[in-house]
Amino acid sequence: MSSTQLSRKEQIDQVATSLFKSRGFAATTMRDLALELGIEAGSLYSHIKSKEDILQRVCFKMADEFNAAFDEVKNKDVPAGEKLRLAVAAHVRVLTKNPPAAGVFLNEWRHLSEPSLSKFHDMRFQYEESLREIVREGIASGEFKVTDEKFVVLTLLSSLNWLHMWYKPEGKMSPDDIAEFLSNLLLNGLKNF
Amino acid sequence: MSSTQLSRKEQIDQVATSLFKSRGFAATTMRDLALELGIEAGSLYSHIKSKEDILQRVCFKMADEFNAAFDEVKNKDVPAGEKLRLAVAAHVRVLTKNPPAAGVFLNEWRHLSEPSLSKFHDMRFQYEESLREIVREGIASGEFKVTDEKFVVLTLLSSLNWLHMWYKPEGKMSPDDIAEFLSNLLLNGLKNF
DNA sequence: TAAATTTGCTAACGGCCGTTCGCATTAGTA
DNA sequence: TACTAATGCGAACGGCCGTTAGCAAATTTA
Repeated sequence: MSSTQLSRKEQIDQVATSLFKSRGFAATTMRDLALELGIEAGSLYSHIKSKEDILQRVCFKMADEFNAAFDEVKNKDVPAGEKLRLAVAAHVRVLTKNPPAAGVFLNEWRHLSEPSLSKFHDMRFQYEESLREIVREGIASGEFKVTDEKFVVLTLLSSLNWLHMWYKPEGKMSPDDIAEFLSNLLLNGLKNF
Repeated sequence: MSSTQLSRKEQIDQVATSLFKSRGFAATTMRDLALELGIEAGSLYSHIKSKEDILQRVCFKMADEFNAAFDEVKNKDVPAGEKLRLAVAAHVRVLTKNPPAAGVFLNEWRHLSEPSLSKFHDMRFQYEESLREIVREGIASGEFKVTDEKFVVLTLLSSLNWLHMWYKPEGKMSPDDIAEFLSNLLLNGLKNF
């Protein structure tokens, strides 16, 4: 039993999100979605504008959450290594709070049409750029021995963004445990973990 | 101009692969595919059995390549760290040899239907298990300081399997450069790179 | 109570989907 | 030359797709 009351529209978004994640946006039909909600397909349109309408809401809501979480880290005056830890923790927290939405955000955004698609691209680039800036700080101060910040951030995000594929809230690792593990692995490596 | 002659069927597989990768399997129509090849949709069926037929060939061909590359590493008598380096290099080599096929292998396999889907799952599990075995060796010998080999392999594969998203053959890093970078990052971390 | 909003149904629309069929044309082979 | 295989066309099939329209209950608000 849920503690907060969801509007019908929010229910639709939520159920659609888990279908989009497990079957993909293109392979999910409005009739599937309606069936899952126990209503007819046509009835959905009393609440939503279109199928892509749902996708847009999910994608941009998640984007906002990532940005909000990162904004709290961005301007802290701590060493780069520590800042990276905080950024990883923030990212993991968003990712694990709603794994289906995270999955849609990460894998289904390409089904957005213009101009949403371009807007999404821009937001994503900005986010990645902020992470690169942290790594550049660490390189400049000598804290990080690596030289290619682009590659590092790509690798970092790759490991983070696979999380939603296997993370289960009932598992034995909490989001913070996961964040700590990933930070240690990235910063110290297998041999110095 | 290509050096080896492709049969029509191979051409179809190749063009389909890049469409499946860029648009997704479900969002790619046979008419799209035919258009790209300059023929009519119905004509495709002189060469292939069905749409999923193509997906199966691509997925299992890639699976075979990963297994073949890994088999050359598996039983080498070298320290775990070195073996992991070799495994990473082998994986990267397969991944970069044909990025579109790699993308389909990694993201579109879920559109396989039974019994192909189960077979695919099994092969994948076996592959991952072999990697975990290497990490376990490293932990047992004290070479690796980490404790959770499952998590390590998940993270490793995550970073590797994002590669096809940004790798461009004409870029300045060769597959072996990439493999070396990733191995160093994983083994030594940002701080000791 | 009356009005307004929310929620849902049934039926249908135009269109696109994967696939099949029968028939041609071309290229390779003996 | 005649046979065979490879290749392709055009039309059509049954079916599913997202979406719309008109209408009816139910629920909330005033």
